[in-house]
Amino acid sequence: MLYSEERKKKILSYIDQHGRASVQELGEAFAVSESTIRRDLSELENEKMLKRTHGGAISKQSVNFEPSVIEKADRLLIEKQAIARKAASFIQDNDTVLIDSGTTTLALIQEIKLKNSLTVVTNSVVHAELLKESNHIEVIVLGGRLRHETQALVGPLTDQGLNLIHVDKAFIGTNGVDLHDGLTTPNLTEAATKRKMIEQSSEVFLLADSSKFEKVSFANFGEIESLDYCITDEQVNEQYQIEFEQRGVKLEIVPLQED
Amino acid sequence: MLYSEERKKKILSYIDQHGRASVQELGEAFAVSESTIRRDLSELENEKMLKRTHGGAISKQSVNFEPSVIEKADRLLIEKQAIARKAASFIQDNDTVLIDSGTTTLALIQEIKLKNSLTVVTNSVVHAELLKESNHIEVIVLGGRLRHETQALVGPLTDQGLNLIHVDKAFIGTNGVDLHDGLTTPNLTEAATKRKMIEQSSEVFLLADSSKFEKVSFANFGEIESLDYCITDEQVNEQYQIEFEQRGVKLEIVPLQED
DNA sequence: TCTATTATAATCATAATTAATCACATTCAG
DNA sequence: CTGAATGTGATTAATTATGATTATAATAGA
Repeated sequence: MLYSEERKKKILSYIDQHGRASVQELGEAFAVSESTIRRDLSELENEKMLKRTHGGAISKQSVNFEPSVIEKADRLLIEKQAIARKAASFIQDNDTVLIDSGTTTLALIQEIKLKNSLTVVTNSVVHAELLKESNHIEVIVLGGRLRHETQALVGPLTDQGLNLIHVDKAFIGTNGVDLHDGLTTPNLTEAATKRKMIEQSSEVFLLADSSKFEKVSFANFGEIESLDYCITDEQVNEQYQIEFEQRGVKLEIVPLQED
Repeated sequence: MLYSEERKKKILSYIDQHGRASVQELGEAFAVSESTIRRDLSELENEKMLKRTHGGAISKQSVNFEPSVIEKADRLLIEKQAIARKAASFIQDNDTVLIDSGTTTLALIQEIKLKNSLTVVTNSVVHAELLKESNHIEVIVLGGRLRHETQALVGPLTDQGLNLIHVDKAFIGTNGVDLHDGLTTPNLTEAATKRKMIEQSSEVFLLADSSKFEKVSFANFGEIESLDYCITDEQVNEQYQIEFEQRGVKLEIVPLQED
């Protein structure tokens, strides 16, 4: 006798394999009543694992296929995509770009997939995972210790990897941007990695939505002046706009997403 | 008489091995009341080690609705899990282990999640991704170029990362094992990485189901003698069993999974 | 279109399983 | 030694999974 979870799993794989199945057919196959099968199917439909039809169900294969990593990311993308798209517009064919870990830069990864030939260096396993099927993109993962909190790779191994490379453009995320305290993030080791990233790039782009401004976190990883570009949204304080230009940082402002 | 923690571990391995178990069955097996088993199971479920059902529990591996990475892996796990479980039994608390990329070693990752404190070094973003929520495990990702075909990290950056470390145990996968041609894999760069891994470990374990035997692939990454252990299934040729022992390699044979 | 057929959701009954509770035994710290 | 904390088993009320039933809804064929 199967537990309901086991049965549901088997129903799902049956439907994925055959493309479809009828309630009757499933009831016989698993020796349970049609009521039970109907309940199973509606639960599986709620979990978005298949599509219910009259008399049975069909596989969702064609729609369903992306991993949940991407799904989770997608929600954030809605907010951060405008900034990411702007950032992507600076990337040219055959560029070598360094992409920091974090949710804002994750949005950038989605944009980057659309590019042609490109070398992408990253210290995030999530970012790398998302690029794994983009055969036209050369992906270099910096080694390091996996920080479970942020899923970033950090530490001496990362820094040592960075020593070996130099990129055209680095896209860095941050927790705080402040005129006096510069660029800050909560973790000291991660800060050291970001600092090193800035060193190893010809041009440095900071991706920071307006909520990050006038925030100061624990560990500093650079001054405003170390940036070449800062990409943010239109709610950024006007004072920052003036000050950034004075300090030689190009401030790129994107309109907010309505949605 | 078992301590509850011991019992919980045994319940877990029983369920992982059989795929499922009923409360009654477990109560009888461990000579405790069903109440106790229910408490154990709900604790294990809280720790996300298994999935509770009415009447019992089922292994997470057979139920996992996680990202498609894992789903794809799961099908292979059924075949390779026995080998992986055997391999995992060699790992002790506080060991530093190196885990190669590949599907056989991916099965090992699932087993490793059950361990307590451990440092895991890997050159696979998929492996790292699967461990990202295991806070009790220190995960070190070797850097390198992402090979889209195998999702392994390879190349000079990987080798250089390996130079910095030395581990207690390395678990290596392979495409071919042959008495004359040694250990082989289709890609030259990946072979170089495997070779380096073998160098940097005190003990080397090869994970290879019997289908890999008497196969020769393109690039050699070591001789039989460079191994300490080879873990395989019972269909392995008897000649190999004799020869391996003569060459100082301990051959560990696990029974084939039924089902 | 209309009707006959089939599938469904909603409801109920029931049997099994469970969570919640209490009582008892053991362990551990003070 | 005492008392608190923990682990366990027994008891019982609540919950869950299931199948059966039936009124309603959807589909297919004329």
